[in-house]
Amino acid sequence: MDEGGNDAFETGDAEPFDMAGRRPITLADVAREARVGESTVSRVLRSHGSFSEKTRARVEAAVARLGYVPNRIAGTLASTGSRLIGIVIPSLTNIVFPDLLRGATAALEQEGFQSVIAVTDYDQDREEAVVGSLLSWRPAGLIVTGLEHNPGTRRRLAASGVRVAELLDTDGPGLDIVVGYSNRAAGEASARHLVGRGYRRIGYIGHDLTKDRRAAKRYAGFRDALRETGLALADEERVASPSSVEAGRQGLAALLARVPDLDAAYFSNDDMALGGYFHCLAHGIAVPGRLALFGYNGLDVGRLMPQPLATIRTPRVEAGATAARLLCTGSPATVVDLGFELIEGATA
Amino acid sequence: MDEGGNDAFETGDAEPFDMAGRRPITLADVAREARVGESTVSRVLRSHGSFSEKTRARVEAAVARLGYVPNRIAGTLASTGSRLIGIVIPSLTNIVFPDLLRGATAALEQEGFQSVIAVTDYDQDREEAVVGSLLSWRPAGLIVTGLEHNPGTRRRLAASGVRVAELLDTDGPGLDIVVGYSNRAAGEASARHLVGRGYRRIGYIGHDLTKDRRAAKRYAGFRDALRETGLALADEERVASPSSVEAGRQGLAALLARVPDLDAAYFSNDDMALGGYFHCLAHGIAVPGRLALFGYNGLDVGRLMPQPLATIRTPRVEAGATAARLLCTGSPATVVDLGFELIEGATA
DNA sequence: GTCCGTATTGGCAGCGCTGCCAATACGGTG
DNA sequence: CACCGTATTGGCAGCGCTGCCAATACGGAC
Repeated sequence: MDEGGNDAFETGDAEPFDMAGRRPITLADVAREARVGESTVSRVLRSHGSFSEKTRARVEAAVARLGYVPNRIAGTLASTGSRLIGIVIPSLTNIVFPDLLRGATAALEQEGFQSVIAVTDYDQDREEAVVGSLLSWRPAGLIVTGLEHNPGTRRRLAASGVRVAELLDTDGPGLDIVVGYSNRAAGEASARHLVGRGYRRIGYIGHDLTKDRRAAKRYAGFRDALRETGLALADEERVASPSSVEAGRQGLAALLARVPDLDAAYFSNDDMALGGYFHCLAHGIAVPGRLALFGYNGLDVGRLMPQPLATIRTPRVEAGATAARLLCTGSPATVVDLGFELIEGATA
Repeated sequence: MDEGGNDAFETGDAEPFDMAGRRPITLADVAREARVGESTVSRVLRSHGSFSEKTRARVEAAVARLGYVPNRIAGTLASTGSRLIGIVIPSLTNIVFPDLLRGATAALEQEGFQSVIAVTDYDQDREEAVVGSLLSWRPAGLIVTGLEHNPGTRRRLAASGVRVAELLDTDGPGLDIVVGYSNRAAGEASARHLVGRGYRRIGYIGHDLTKDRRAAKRYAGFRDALRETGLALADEERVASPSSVEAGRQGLAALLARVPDLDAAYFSNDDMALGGYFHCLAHGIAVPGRLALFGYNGLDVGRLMPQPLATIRTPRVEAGATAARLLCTGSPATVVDLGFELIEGATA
């Protein structure tokens, strides 16, 4: 009666069967098989509370025999907190966010947590929607990108009482935990570096800054620092598309068409800068003799170009890992500035 | 009595309060607030079953007033299936997997599913562990990469009865749903293309093929197709590290040091090929006059190089989206070969 | 006004697990 | 041998929601 058959016409009124006609194995099955109580099985499986060595062996044998897989859905509902962390990133196209994920998932796994991810496409309304969706899983914490969120998102976050870590930006007030670096300062450092090297006719090539707020902060920092030295941006080109190698290549081409005597180009990130470098290679523009290039992010690819790209290396993986760890360990609200590193390279 | 206070010393024996001293709002609260039954609230929130317009308005008003967020953990436990799909990928470093994720999460979101991701670092034992971990969330389906899994993984997958989609490879028997393309055929096509162009002293630069089984299949296809034309690989260089621009650059350097008269280099993917291209640029090696380069994946960056990279474009985003859709809609087991496209480029 | 079919609605038993608490077993002690 | 403190163990009430089913309301048709 217990082991029935795979009879598809089974009409018993209580037993739920899966598609293959098997009843899912539950903790109660394991308890029966091991001839111990349910709570004993639960304790053994979580190594929590006390039990004898003999019992542990019995339970583990039963688990193996039945091929039991604990149901964390039930476990989470019964206990208070889940072992889930929600991660909200704007994009998967730009390698910086997978980097962030990489750091976070590695740290999370170590702490026994699982990550649920959601992508916003740099849209704050979509961010609000995915935050709501993630909150319905009652996560132990949420990792979001940046400090800018619309009021609805803030309200939901606050109402949920869930711990939040905001990443990759420290220029502004945070909600709870903040891990990142100053984009504004990065922009400023870039400007000072170029000016220090003697460049004077400096242009900017960026992407859609209304959506990418961190890029906008770098731009602002760059422009302001330039102004402080008495210079102004010679010109700028904003490509409407998201940042990409292609956007950088086309953006630089457009900018040079307007301002042929530019002596340096500041890109909103390394992908764009790589595109600019390709444009220079293709058109015989000497780098940095005729035109200097400066990026942002410190991607590997920049380091391996024939002339290493001048850029700013950001600790993205570390930011993800740090945030994950703080969230898992229940750290108090804090701001962690991981800083950045200016890489002189050879293109500026 | 109902609205109590935020009294931290509340000693009532039943009410669970969160860190902020608030009792989480449940569906029962909403029902009380809207003066309807719990099941009515449930029906309205899921737009499932019938209810009057008046009731919908009442419920929605109550939800808004209380700021209620449904608890999907409880919902999933009570109903049969979850709206979670587990995604297992080998790495987040190589952009192809974020691409896959991108396709999958976009399609999943459209169907009202959420994704839980896990990374294996190309390690089959870790794959087994993360599959077990994902299964404990009782996902509606699992997306895994490739067709090779160790016996433990296969056993768990089979025992769980969960639908599985295997991605990016069609060279071999699948477990259930398979979406991808033939890596072997891609390798063959690459070899035939290079031979057709007149190259004869062809070398291979790859990474760790014991871990990346799909790269190994391309390599095998390439080598076999070469042999069929009466040629043999002039030499090959296997870098021990994972694939990267750096590995490609160093690998080509090492190979050319051994075989200076190579006339074409086949790389295990575009990242490696880009590294090789950079080596050529840095050392004044004319491409393709002196050395032809061929990659795999069809990354954007290859298209934008001064000379577009000869490569094979793979539909990674589409594969993720297709798999997600098939899983969500409960498609029967099937193999979907999305094919690939050879891009002639200018480097070969 | 009566009767019946359909549209709405509420009650309540679980889903599988954990947390609490009482029950029992074990190992000395006096 | 009775007694006590500690180590193990089992029972069972929920966690918040959904699914089932019975109860009620509504809207004509007769």
